[in-house]
Amino acid sequence: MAIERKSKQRDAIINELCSRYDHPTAMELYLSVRETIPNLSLGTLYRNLSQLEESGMVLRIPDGSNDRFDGNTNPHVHFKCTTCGKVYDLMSFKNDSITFSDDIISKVTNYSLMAFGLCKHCNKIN
Amino acid sequence: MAIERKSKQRDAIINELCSRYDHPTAMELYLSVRETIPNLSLGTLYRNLSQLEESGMVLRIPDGSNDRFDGNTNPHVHFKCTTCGKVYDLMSFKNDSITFSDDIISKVTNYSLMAFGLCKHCNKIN
DNA sequence: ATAATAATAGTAATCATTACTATTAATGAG
DNA sequence: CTCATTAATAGTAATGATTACTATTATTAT
Repeated sequence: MAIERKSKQRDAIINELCSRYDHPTAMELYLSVRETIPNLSLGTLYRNLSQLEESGMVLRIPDGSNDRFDGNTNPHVHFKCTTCGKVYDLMSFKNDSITFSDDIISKVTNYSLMAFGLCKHCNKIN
Repeated sequence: MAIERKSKQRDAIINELCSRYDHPTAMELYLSVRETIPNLSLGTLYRNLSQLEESGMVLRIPDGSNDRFDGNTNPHVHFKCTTCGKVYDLMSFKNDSITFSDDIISKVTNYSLMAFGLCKHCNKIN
């Protein structure tokens, strides 16, 4: 169902998500928002994340069965360190405009580009 | 653990995966391979898929909690129709060489580029 | 105010994936 | 060719993220 009424729970969720840049998982976000709304329900969080994604206010970053969420909906690229698991924004990605063309495509609404590898921090450790 | 011995189960899995181009999920692959090895265990399938991915013989296509697998390990791009759920290969993607550069990156080992939208088949239906 | 119903909290159910364990089978040494 | 070692498997149980369900609460239009 689409968003029809406002709620303080949703406000707190979008607020928290837009004030951080670490692409939290649903559970990480849940624990944060619980600090302002202690009895926030996990179901409420998931429902709102899906609705916010559908209405284009939030970006879902596919990540196995542990999707991450991003309040920055401008198209940008992510980099995941396969050692520490952190997901970074790639601001300096070279191909700014990605265009798709294929016989099978009728319309492209979105895309997800994720690079995998080793971050400099983990490289120093190992 | 890395692959050390051969097994007919693994042979059947890689064989089936390389002979089809529809990016099956683990369950779809399981049902297919069961036709040749009726008592194949689901755990065996998952373990082998992970090992084959690790050794670079199989590509994992992130797709929520329902990852898909691809026997074609050449870097290529996927298109998922959000209506029917099918995942297609995009052979005619324009940016053949994607390069990443960022201060945080030590090494990029792989990337996943998935476009989302509506396929022509679903466009005709709706 | 109040009626309608969207949104929520709390809990139960679902489902893909992983963990565990006894058994089987691949491989190398004698 | 035996046999010892142990990787790999089958079958089952456990895990963990997500979704479904239901009674209650709260938003919004009249």
